Amino acid sequence: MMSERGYHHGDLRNALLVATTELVREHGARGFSVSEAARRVGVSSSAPYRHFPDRDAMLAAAALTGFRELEERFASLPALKAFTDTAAQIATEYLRFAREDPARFEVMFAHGIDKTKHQDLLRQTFRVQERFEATLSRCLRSAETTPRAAELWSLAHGVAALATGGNVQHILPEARISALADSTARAWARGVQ
Amino acid sequence: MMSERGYHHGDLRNALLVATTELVREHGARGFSVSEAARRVGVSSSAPYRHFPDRDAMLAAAALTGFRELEERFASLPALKAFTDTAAQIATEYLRFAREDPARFEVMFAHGIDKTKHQDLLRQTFRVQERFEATLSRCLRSAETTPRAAELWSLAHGVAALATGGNVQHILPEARISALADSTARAWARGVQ
DNA sequence: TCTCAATGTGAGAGGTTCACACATTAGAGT
DNA sequence: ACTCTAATGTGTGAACCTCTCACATTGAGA
Repeated sequence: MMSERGYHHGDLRNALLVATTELVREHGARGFSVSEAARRVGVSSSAPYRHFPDRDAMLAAAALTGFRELEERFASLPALKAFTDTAAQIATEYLRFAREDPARFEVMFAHGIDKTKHQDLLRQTFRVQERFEATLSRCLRSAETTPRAAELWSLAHGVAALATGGNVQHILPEARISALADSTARAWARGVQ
Repeated sequence: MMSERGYHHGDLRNALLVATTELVREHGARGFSVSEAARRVGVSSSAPYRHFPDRDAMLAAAALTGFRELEERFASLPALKAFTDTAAQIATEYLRFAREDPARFEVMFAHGIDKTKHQDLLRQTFRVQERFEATLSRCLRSAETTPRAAELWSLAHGVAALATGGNVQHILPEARISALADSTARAWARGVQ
């Protein structure tokens, strides 16, 4: 053991973070274990506790990178003129994000991790909401962008949560699910204006 | 031990179900354990396995009663004439339900339990969707009630999931959160018609 | 060069899920 | 009334898990 590496890993925290997101993707949040992550990067099972206080902190860290990635993706979305198109674009992108890694998406919003205990997570969710607001404010004729952004977020989140949870697959055909985000967002946007 | 009870419990499956929902409410899905449920009803830690194949099955059973309760609540909602009012009513009731027992609500939609493995759960979610459809069809001028019901469900679910997950509490004041379901549903309903 | 704070290890306490052999008993058939 | 069998509960134990603590190692600064 410890060949190729020496006693100290050098970048253990980061390696564990990668292993955590991989494991979550492969076996779900419940399938993830600190031991397994440690095994995967080749350290003892107690080494991770030098970098994370407990198991939940590792999941929270994985969730945090998820929120950062989500923010980036919205930031790099092309600007559209029409309000309805923008709403549909956001909801669709949100759904796409969730479906690419459903397990991590669930971890990001899991009730299990106490968001008041992980302030960085809370701040990052706030930044995502801000991004929604900024995007909407470019084409929304209303002073109340904050609650409107929350509405759109809720709507997009609902579609994504139900779709990744396998709750609509038996109600709508696969082709319709991708369209669900679009049509829900458009109806909402029409009603807002 | 086993005083007041005799060797056989008599109604163990049901007692375990009650204990499960209580534990989930108190300590969350992750806090629940088969051992603890067994301890609470006063049987050995392997007794539950006579009634449920594994831990997940106990959670699935708790989720099932949740879905049944949800269906009942929608069934006993007073009928309204206006479409927008009906949509708002459904979304608001959905949010109320979620907030009464957030942990069980999360279990009902947890990715962890494989819905294809628990067919009864799947059937019951389908019945909830049917209930949505039936209610909507009474006041919706459209042939496409199935996708519309799915849209409303998504929307309501999103509000409930974000609210119970503590994601909007730091964006909107508590008073506004109760109104979030209402306003989102109304905007959507206006856009649909 | 020396030292010490940060980082990794090994052992272990206490918890968990679940399988398996065994004990008990309700109730169906006679 | 009497058996016997299937259903239900028990106890033990293997294989995991989280997290703690004393100890080993080493990179980087004084």
